[in-house]
Amino acid sequence: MLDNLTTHIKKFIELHDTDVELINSVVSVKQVKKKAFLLQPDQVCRELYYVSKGCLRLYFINKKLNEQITQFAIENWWMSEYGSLESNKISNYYIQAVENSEVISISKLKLEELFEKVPRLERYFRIVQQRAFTASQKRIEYIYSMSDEERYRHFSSLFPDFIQRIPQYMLASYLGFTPQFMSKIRAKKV
Amino acid sequence: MLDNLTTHIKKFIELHDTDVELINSVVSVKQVKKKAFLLQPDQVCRELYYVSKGCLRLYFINKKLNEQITQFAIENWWMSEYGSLESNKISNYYIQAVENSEVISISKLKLEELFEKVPRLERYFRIVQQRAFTASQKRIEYIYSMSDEERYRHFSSLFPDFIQRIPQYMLASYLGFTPQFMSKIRAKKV
DNA sequence: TCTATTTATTAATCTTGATTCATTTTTTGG
DNA sequence: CCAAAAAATGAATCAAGATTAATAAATAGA
Repeated sequence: MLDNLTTHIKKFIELHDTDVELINSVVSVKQVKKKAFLLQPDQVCRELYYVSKGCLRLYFINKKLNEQITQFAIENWWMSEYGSLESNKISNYYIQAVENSEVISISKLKLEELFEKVPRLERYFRIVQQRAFTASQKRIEYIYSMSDEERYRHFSSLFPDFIQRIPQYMLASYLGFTPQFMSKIRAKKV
Repeated sequence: MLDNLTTHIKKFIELHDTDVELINSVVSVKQVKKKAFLLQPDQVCRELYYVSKGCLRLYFINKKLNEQITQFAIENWWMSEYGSLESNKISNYYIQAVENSEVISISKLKLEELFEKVPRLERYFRIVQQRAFTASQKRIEYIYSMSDEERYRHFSSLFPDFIQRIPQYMLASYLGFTPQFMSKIRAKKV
């Protein structure tokens, strides 16, 4: 649903009907099946994705050949691999649907054109980027101030609903430890 | 020097002389002595800081009563404690000068007013925020894909000049390990 | 220039969470 | 509804980096 995006934008800036039309004319809606990929290694990331329904994950394969998840995106969050998007260099990340999802995508190029036509959108994305940065910094704070076990309990208490939506091993990966260690702390809790 | 800031902004967007004057009328230049604070716990962070000369650090005191540095800012970087800035809640961070520094500061409120008068600035800050987010994500990638020792060697090879500017124990803190461990790996290298 | 304070080093011991490998439980697709 | 795959658990051993404590070196300020 295209509405989801413009409704979200309207929480931050005013949009005229003509703006809404302009936006809707350059984005596209994708139904993404669980486990389907929006980005794979050796591709250049050229799009940004807004999740209108479902859940995406961003991950890469580390030296030990394990998946390392660096981000999730659920409803009303943007996801992209900015390292590649900004540099036009090949990415070593995957973007994959964790659930059957509905995603609104826009190419970097179209977005640049859109900024020319609807300059107020710069403001929306400034705010979105600032929030993303703040969240990312908060995450670094947690990494450096809590043990893995504390971080697991903290995350669980902050997002009890979210942890029901994803397999445990994905949460373990996101939090930076092994599924075995996760089982150990969960067993302790009882 | 006010010039440093507007010169930097002009790398991303066009500024008319009137824009430059408007900007310069709402920012202020501060000479900050080494070890002086721009923010301390129990204050609300209400300003953003652009480093025109010198170096700032952002840190908090963790549960073990050690300083945990989460960011440095050198020439041409912005620093603020966005968690507090966005929410107007009390911060538990310090922003402190690591060297005698020159900082251009602008209050959040003045910046909001400035956005009304010079809307193209939204674009500048959107780009700055996006880069900051990208760097922050890259850092999370490194945290989760390298050992502490690897991260130290990687950081040293990327920023050989920077590590000369700061005490070792600050780099150890930023990288998330103890000064003792740092000494150990440095001793190994010989 | 001397003394304080700050910063860096070394070594022994300890802890958290990784690794390995086997087993069990749950989920999925045909 | 069943087989195969995916996900979760459990236990034994191991390793990276923390902790503690003492000392040494470098820096700054008076």
